[in-house]
Amino acid sequence: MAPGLSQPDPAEVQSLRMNAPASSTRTLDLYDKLREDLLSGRLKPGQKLQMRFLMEAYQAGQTPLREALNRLTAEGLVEAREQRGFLVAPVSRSELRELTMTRCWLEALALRKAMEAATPAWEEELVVAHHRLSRTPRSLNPEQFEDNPDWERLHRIFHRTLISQCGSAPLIGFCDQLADRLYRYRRLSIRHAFPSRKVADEHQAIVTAVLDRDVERAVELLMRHYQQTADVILEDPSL
Amino acid sequence: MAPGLSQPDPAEVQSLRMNAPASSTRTLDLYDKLREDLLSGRLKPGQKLQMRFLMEAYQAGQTPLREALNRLTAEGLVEAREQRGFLVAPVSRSELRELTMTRCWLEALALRKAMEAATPAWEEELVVAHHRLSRTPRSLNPEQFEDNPDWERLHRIFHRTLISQCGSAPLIGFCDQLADRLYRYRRLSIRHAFPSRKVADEHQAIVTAVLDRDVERAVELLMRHYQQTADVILEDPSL
DNA sequence: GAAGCATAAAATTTATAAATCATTTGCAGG
DNA sequence: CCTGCAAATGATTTATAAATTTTATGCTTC
Repeated sequence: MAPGLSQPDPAEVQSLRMNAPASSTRTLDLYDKLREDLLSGRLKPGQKLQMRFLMEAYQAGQTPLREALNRLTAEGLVEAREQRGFLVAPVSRSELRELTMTRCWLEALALRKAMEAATPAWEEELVVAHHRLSRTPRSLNPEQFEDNPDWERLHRIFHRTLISQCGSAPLIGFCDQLADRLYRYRRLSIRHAFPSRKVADEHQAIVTAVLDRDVERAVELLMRHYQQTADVILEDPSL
Repeated sequence: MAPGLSQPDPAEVQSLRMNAPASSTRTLDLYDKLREDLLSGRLKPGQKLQMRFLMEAYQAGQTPLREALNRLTAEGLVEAREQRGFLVAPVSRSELRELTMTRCWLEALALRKAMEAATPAWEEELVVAHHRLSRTPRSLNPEQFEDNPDWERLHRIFHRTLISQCGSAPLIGFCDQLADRLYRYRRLSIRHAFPSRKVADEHQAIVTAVLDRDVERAVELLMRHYQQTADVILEDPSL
């Protein structure tokens, strides 16, 4: 048995997915499952991903597995070493800093472009996205943190809506990728990071700045939002 | 035999690679070959990539082929349709515009950051990269255009060096990806685009601006460089 | 007789399994 | 500490099976 991870029982792995996959291909199904386990930290950074183990754990052949792993490699969640198989992409403080910095740069750029191209329809979309997010609890349990998948989904949609008006699909894709990789860091130190601040207020302030057409303030708030998230995680001694 | 593409002879495909592959894995070798054929336009935009045909043409099994195709899909050179296989990513004027715009944004950003973090070592690296590029002919044949792989390689290195000092590996990676996708457009209309202008002078002007620490001018020149390249291609009626 | 639709047949992609080849890794012996 | 062997693991091929899309066919209806 692989050290550092108790062999996931197929049924248990299945239970991670909130909704039935119902994806037409095995690869996509596997991709979703692996991605979820990667982001949640169930598959630990640096852990070796042996084909034999994966085939057993996820009950799949190697063709769809390799396919899914390759896609995840392109996203930076998995690392492929020549002739030495795959491993879960390791994490480091320096990478966290670099990803955060890059995300700040790109999202600042994207938000500027979006606000230059602002339309009533986009503003309404943003208001709706924020409204939904604000009405969803961050944690399923008020006492102790318990990840709320709905909140995570709405949070992601909110930030994507913010830059969706920038006019560049590639840029949005790059931002998404950075968001994914940073999401893993959030999850890894979630216990430490919660509930350290009022993210809801920060979101509200950003929306207000956008609606006020105050580009500099909106950009400043958004960057501080990401920077603070990173700072909290960087404080975590377990990283 | 598949219509629209003469069966690439293995030896001929091999000849496309400037250096012997010598890659340890079949996948990487295939990846390089496919990439070269994709960028060169030998594999035509929109063309279907049937496994049977590819296995025959590249003399490989489906495992490494699927692996290579998946990586290329992540880079936007190949498109994967659920249950309908792969096809060469189609091209369009609108995508060309979008890629160019995004590249201008990201490289402008990266160049600013690089110049903020300028060091003598970086400036020297840039001078060397430019020197090498300037001493290499654009075309192997002065009469009629004949692609010079050395020039292409050095050109790529020059532009990468320009932003290499930006401090963000992810950002450099994004720029690389955009460069690849745009390179394909250049190749597709190379006959039309050559020799429409003095790119060497443009490179020289950029280097001068960088060494003068004139950020605004350097960024302006670089963006115009990319925009003009796109404009020339957009004039091509064959696109 | 032509258009539309359901069904059947063919082609293709996707997935599994088994076997082979190549490389890395751990370990023993020098 | 280095060398070389052996076992483990990854990479690749081949063959085959299952699932899905595409194409062809024939029937009904207007």
